[in-house]
Amino acid sequence: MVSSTEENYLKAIFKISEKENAPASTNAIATEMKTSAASVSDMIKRLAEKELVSYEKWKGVTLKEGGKKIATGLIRKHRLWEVFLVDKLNFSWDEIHPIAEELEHIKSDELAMRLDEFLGFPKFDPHGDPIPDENGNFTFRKQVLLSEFKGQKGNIVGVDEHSTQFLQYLDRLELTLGTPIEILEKIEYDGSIRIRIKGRTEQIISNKVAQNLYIKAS
Amino acid sequence: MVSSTEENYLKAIFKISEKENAPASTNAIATEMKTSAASVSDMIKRLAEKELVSYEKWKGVTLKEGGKKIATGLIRKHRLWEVFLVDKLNFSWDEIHPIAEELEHIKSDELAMRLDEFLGFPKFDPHGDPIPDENGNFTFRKQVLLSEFKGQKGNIVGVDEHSTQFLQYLDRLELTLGTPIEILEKIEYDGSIRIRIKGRTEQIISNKVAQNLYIKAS
DNA sequence: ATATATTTTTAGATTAATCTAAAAATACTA
DNA sequence: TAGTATTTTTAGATTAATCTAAAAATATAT
Ligand SMILES: [Mn+2]
Ligand SMILES: [Mn+2]
Ligand SMILES: [Mn+2]
Ligand SMILES: [Mn+2]
Repeated sequence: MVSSTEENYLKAIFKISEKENAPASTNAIATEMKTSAASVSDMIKRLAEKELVSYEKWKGVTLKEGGKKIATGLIRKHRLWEVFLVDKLNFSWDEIHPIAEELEHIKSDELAMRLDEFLGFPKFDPHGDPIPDENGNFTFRKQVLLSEFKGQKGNIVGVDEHSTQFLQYLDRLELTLGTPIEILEKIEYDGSIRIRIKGRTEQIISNKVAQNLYIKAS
Repeated sequence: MVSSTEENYLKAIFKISEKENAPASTNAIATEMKTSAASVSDMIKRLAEKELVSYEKWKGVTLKEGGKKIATGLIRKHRLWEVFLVDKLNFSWDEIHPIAEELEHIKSDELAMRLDEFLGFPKFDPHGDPIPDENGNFTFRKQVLLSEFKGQKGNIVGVDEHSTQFLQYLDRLELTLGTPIEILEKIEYDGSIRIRIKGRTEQIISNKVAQNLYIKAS
């Protein structure tokens, strides 16, 4: 039996070691889980007992097969539920995360499968994040941050930050998923970028925004 | 903050005091929750502290306003999710209960509202149980157990037992919700009943089955 | 009404998950 | 390389939810 808390730790470890490409440190996990390093140390031991992670004192944590399965399963369910909330219940992309955070822990595998089918086997969630298949394999896509984009034209395909504030600001700028944009000018002074949105509106985008928007060349 | 465990106790208390039309006894709650009377005694005190129930030692428990709100909210969410699972994900009525048992604890009120709308504001769940509105009001319906039915013709509108075994047996007999039946003979010997199903098949139904099937005269 | 049975509560432990404070190990820096 | 800073672990407590065993209250039955 794996508790919801344990599941959340496994997901955090997955997220950190994907990003760092290295074992997850106690402190990184503590930050991600918004808890104390002491609690993390405790929990890691429990997960190691259950053979879900590899762990040597002072050397960080890596997911084992079983732990990875659980982590990617959670991500899969989280993202499928997010698609459900947006596509079927008309929630907006800035409201869904906390609800999906709860829904991802519903146990039934059958449920995930049928939900996937009901939604038409989506490959990406409402934030543009890939939805892993039942084996934990993610679809990759050629995408770069707007701040690093070298081309002329592209479409918004994802966001790197998921905060309500950021997503609502994007809504206001009409920079939602799929939106076609054209680079007009990269401003040296502060790294902001002048773009044309949907072939119409011209807009200056701050560097901070550009660093959180994924573009795919078109 | 009310935990899922506390929510389940409140639901159990609601169920028992509805059926008995009296305060719920410690033992009845323990049976319903599949736990010890000692644990129930503990929990009741905690719920009383939180003003969710009225409780005097040795005298049983009654829900207060707040506790009732939570209990009916849970029942509402449970039954809405059951409708979702059957109508949208094509689960059968004998598989959905344990999944709904988890889904009912997802917090968002907005979610329940939008789910209700998405499902077309259903008034009954896949077992024929009424779905309360946001204020906890149930729709009542003239229905009797088949074993007590005096009329000639009627339709199956609900079940009193929800076990997988019973529901699958009903599927086999084609006695699903909405099915029209006609009483042909009440057998004195063992209380079983000979009926015609959908104007076609003739079948003998045991007294035990008849005691768990709700009929509405047609 | 008194003895017996049943129900309910209390006492005392246990387990998961958390915390703060302090100790131990490792990393960084002059 | 020594000294300081940072990270990680351990120690010791706390809280929710559970358990078994035993005590206390209530109900039932002769
Ligand atoms: Mn999310
Ligand atoms: Mn997402
Ligand atoms: Mn149910
Ligand atoms: Mn039901």
